[in-house]
Amino acid sequence: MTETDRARLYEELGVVSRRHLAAYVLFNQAVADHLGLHPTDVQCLSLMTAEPEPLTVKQIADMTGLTTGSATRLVDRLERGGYVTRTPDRQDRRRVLVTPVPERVARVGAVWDELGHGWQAILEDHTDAELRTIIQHMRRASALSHTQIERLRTMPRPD
Amino acid sequence: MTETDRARLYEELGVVSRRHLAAYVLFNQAVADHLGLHPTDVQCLSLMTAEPEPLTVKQIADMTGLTTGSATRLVDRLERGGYVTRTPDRQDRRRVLVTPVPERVARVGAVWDELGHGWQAILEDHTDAELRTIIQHMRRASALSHTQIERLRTMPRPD
DNA sequence: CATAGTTCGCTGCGTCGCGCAGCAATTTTT
DNA sequence: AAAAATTGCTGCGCGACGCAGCGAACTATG
Repeated sequence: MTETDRARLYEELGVVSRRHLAAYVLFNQAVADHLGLHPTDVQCLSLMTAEPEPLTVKQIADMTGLTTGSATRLVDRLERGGYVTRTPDRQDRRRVLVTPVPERVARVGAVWDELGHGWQAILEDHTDAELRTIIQHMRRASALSHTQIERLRTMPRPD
Repeated sequence: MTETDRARLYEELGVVSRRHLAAYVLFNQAVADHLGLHPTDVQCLSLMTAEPEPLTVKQIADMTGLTTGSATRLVDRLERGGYVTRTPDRQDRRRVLVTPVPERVARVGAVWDELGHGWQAILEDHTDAELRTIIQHMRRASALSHTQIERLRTMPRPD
């Protein structure tokens, strides 16, 4: 019965995904507690370091799902903590570029890196092809999420 | 240079993972907005439906990372919204069992299911072996997260 | 059986992140 | 040049959350 096996795999992946995401949320929370800042802040730093160039406040707002007002406050906290610096954008003087402070962000990275050791062990057990499979799946899942988010926003709310 | 290719894969997976998780957070937020409740509530329902048996308030607190007090309020909100019911536990009369209300939770599930259509498309492109690879990876990543969370909690805070 | 210690869930209280609305400054459009 | 849109910032109020403490119930020790 490859049919039911297949269905079982789907069901399993669903459950595992939810637990996986929950585990990440908890981990993110733990990192935030450990560093004495907020989950949103850690999330923001995590996302910023995945981008090569400095971001504007508006871009940060979009990435985190916050309003521009809240994003301003978020950057305020990060700036006060010395994690980022504000720089006016010369091209568009309305904009403010937010640049991570490498040595400060490295402290956050350090926590991730210690997790990295365990990660290495996990990754090393995978072949290149398997890694590519995982990467591709996450990419597509992310893309799907964004599509669905758009759909939800343009849909009427039940009740 | 398989060496650098490998390193590139690691780097890539790291970036993709962060974006993947960010996408989930945004999606969770969008679902919450759409249903008129809070991200934490949606997260909780998502986790509850992954469990076969009713949970106690304490278990919910642990799963979500909240204090028992906040978990009580969380259950209050869910109960008021008709998503769950409280039932005293006969075995241990201190405990309160929280049971999801199927038809009400189905509304949340409906949103997930519509996402599910896109998910199907993604999943169908994978072989059984690939699915197992992904499942295994997420399992191990989750386990690692929990290990690291414990480590962080028993570690002194920097500064 | 009695009693101290632990666990569970609930409740005031204060904190603070967040959305909302409005604002000035700048850019873009017509 | 004027109108419209965009960007980032600031009061304001809401409400989720952690914290501390409570009573009830279970468990361990004598």
